[in-house]
Amino acid sequence: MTDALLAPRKWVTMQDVALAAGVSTITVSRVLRTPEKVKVATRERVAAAVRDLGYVPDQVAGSLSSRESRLVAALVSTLAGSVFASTVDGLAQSLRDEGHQLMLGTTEYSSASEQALIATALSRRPDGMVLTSGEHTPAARAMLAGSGVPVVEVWELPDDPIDMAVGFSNIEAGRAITEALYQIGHRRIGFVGGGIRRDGQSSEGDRRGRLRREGYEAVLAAHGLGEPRVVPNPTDGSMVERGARDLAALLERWPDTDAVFCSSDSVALGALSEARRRGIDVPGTLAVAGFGDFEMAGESGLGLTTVRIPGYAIGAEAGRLLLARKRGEATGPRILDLGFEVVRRATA
Amino acid sequence: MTDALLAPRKWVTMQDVALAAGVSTITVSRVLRTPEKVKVATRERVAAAVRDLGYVPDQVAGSLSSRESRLVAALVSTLAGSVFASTVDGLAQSLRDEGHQLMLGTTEYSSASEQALIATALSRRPDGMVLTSGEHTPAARAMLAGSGVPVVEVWELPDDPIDMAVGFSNIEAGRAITEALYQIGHRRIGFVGGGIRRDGQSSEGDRRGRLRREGYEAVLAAHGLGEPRVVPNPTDGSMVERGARDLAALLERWPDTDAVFCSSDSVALGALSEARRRGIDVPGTLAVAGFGDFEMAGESGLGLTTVRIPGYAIGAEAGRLLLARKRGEATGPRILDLGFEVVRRATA
DNA sequence: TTGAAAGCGTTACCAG
DNA sequence: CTGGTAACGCTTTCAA
Repeated sequence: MTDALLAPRKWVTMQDVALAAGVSTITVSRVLRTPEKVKVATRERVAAAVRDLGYVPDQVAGSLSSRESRLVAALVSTLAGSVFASTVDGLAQSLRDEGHQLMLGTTEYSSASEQALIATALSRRPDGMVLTSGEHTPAARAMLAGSGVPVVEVWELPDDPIDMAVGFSNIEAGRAITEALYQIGHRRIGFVGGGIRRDGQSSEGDRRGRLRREGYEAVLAAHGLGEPRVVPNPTDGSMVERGARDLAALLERWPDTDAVFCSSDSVALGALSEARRRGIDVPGTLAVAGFGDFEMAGESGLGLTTVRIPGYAIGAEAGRLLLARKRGEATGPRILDLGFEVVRRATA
Repeated sequence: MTDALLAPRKWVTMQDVALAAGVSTITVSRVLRTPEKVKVATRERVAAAVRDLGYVPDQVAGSLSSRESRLVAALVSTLAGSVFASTVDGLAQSLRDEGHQLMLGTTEYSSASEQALIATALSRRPDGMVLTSGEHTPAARAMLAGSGVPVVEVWELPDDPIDMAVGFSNIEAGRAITEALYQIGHRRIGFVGGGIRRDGQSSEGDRRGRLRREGYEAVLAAHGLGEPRVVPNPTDGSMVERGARDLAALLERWPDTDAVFCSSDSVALGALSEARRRGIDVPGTLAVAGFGDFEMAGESGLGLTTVRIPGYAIGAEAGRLLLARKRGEATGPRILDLGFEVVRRATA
């Protein structure tokens, strides 16, 4: 076994199959791609040869020749503990259903590296591209536009989309959950998480958190609930740590706070834990709402009131849109708003 | 903009660049791949043309010609709420550092679809392949072996590895955490999660859970702690739900249980929540231990005693091994045990 | 229904 | 240091 692995076998080519089946290569190609165009007898002979030789088509050659790669590239910040994991799942699924594959790149939160990744992705001549970031360098936008590759931006509804977009309004979502807290009867509502990083950079996640915060502030203003209760947050550490630390700081400054909206469920877990440590009754004394409806938020877990985002559907729709465009189908809406849903549970 | 996107521009080719710079295509190629082999003046002229024309190399053609794809394929079950997310991050990172790209496929827990995905992955002629599943069909193993593509199996140390492996011993990990519970003084230790699905299929996650359970049972046997306290579990619902439901069932059958080892941190969250609902003091009356050290397990969150697995490192090392092999470097160990670490926190 | 020939855009190989 | 020519393995196009 060892030797076989160290000395890569030569791949079986279409030529080999053709020879074995006594036909030309193009016939083999047809059997594989459009079997109905080949006489049954021939088809079976070829199929047998394919099986016997263990032929695995070379998509690299195929792509070069046909000028379609059947590849879609997706760029995300990170996957670990990220809201994008389910979106990537959805995308992978919808692509697979149509015989396409997924190339994944991680930007690690830098839009400079996003630009570099876009370039390398384009070098594979992808049939489409999914971007989870909402901000792009001018150069990146130019490359994308110049390439003519269909692009879908997800998890946001940009004011100036590059091409297509699938997501929801972060501002509206922030507004909705804050309004829900208001309707329950809360009047001294704080906001935890989402802000500017200590290094001055604002990361993607933070940017969206900021949008949700705008929604939060809009509700406060609309109901005359006073100044926003938000602590400036150096955003190092995990989301959970930030939730715990920021809630502590917020309560120190505004001890009478009766509800907090956390920019993500992870942040909410930190806040919840901090409240428990302090012996604060939730939701009696302090209501806590999260964002994302992660697995841990459910009834059997945290029982967290939160906002559910259709992450999987966002990915699946992004894939569908891309492939529909490729097929040249009447392109539906370029901007698809999949909405969100406030989920009321025990913490608020 | 719309029109430009609907009518894809023709790509600038190396030929175009060559023409513009007054050289041959091969010289352009050299400027891009081995600049030191080209006279500075020429190099700069070419580089200028590349920039002016916005040339993006075609890796599809390059791969076909050079017979190396600079692509590594990874197959995972799912990403959402999965322990593999950080491993994929680590892999993507180490590949990117060496100019390679990642193709991702999701198997959705079926080894039949794993086989199909392996075939499509191989059709891209990847330079390497990462498998997170521990079980493969004979056909899959044959394809892999026949292709000569380097393979790394991760998150496990298979008895009969296909090629290379990076991971840790699930049995030893289960043994270690159970032993820790024993050392703390617990004698009536239960196990929650990990088993056989209702549909009779055993999924990947379940298989590894079963290995951890073997470790758990070994400790019970070694110390004469009586029969294993495990409830047969129909494994539908989320991990959190299973944790809650199975803990309830376990306590019904063995009310005097004083500690439980949960097969993952998500399961542990469910168990923790169920204990809280029942007013059971943790860890006083019942100690709870998890597995994985997810973000939520930390001090600021659940404060969960658990087992930390180096998921990111597993991915990063897998990438490194693959690329080292490709370079033909003296292949180090084919099996890399990255170990694990018991993390003691508040719940046990 | 099948095939021959001509690419697809690059890189390997060998010359100069 | 630079270039010509021939692959790479497939699909397109045009004929038969």
